[in-house]
Amino acid sequence: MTRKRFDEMGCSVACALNEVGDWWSLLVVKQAMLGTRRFVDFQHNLGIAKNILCNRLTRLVDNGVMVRVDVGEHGKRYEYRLTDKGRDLFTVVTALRQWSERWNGEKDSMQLVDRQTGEPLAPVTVQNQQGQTLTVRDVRFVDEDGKPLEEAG
Amino acid sequence: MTRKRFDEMGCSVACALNEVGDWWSLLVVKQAMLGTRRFVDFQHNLGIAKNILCNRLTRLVDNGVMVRVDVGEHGKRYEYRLTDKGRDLFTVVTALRQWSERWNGEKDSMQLVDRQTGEPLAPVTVQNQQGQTLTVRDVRFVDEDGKPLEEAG
DNA sequence: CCAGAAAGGTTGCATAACGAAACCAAATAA
DNA sequence: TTATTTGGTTTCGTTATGCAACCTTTCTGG
Repeated sequence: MTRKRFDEMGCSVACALNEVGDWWSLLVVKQAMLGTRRFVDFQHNLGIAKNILCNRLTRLVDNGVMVRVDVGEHGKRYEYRLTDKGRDLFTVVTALRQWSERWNGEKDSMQLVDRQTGEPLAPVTVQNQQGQTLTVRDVRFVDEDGKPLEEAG
Repeated sequence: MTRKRFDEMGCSVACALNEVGDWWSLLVVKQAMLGTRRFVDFQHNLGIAKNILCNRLTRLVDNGVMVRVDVGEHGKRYEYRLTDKGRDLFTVVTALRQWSERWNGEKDSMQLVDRQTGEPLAPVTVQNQQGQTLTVRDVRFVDEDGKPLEEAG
């Protein structure tokens, strides 16, 4: 009767959520993107309990999203850093942030800007090969043979 | 000692996760994007317990992500459909799906294609105003006055 | 070098969330 | 009319989360 995990559902989204869909996980990743690396800093910046933070960091490390780097002179001082896989979640986190801002208004005093130009980012969108923006209604779900997937039944 | 929610953290990402970050929530949204509308269909397609599904649907409706539409002749037959706000999560779900496929391989027999051309979608990316792709290292986090945010301390 | 603080946990306990199955009323199908 | 489907709610056992206390190793100040 353990909580059902999403790894054996044959679905990429489920698989992703299995790795970063726990309560707090994506916030830890977001915080790491802001530059936080130390255990105590995550703790204070997020207001998360130590045991939960410990669990989430371990889990993220196990899933290859972060790495624990030994920075103490004689060990026992660590930094948690994003891996390439973890940094690649930037799209997801940014999409979530923008979605929230669009529908719930600015909840964040912080803004994201292009380091080069200082301009705000463009909205993250789903696009086709030609760069045209697509909504969920502009796509089809097909199986491996290209046959349309009829669902909902 | 109730579970800490993310609505009062002054962070857009946290606010978003507060609405769709519960276990199962985003999978329900994804399933809705595949065309599922009925309670029983969500239940069977996802393999979720009825009480949890009930809770998540209610929560999604409360948060304006879905609506419950009465489709029975005399009431008591419902459909759950995505609102505009819900459909706007397409970017998030697609980014998650692609992230999983990039780092964990194809876990999905299903593919997403442009309805017009039949071609697979382009990778979702964060871009600046000029359409150039940005990584997390190409952005800066600034406060309302444009001053850089020094974090992690 | 020594005392004390800080980092990075672990443990125990109370409460909330989750999962499975049973149960139930209204609406529909046979 | 009876059976079945839909869309739940209830109950109960297990797991997850939150908080505080504690613990060991490493740094810091003197």
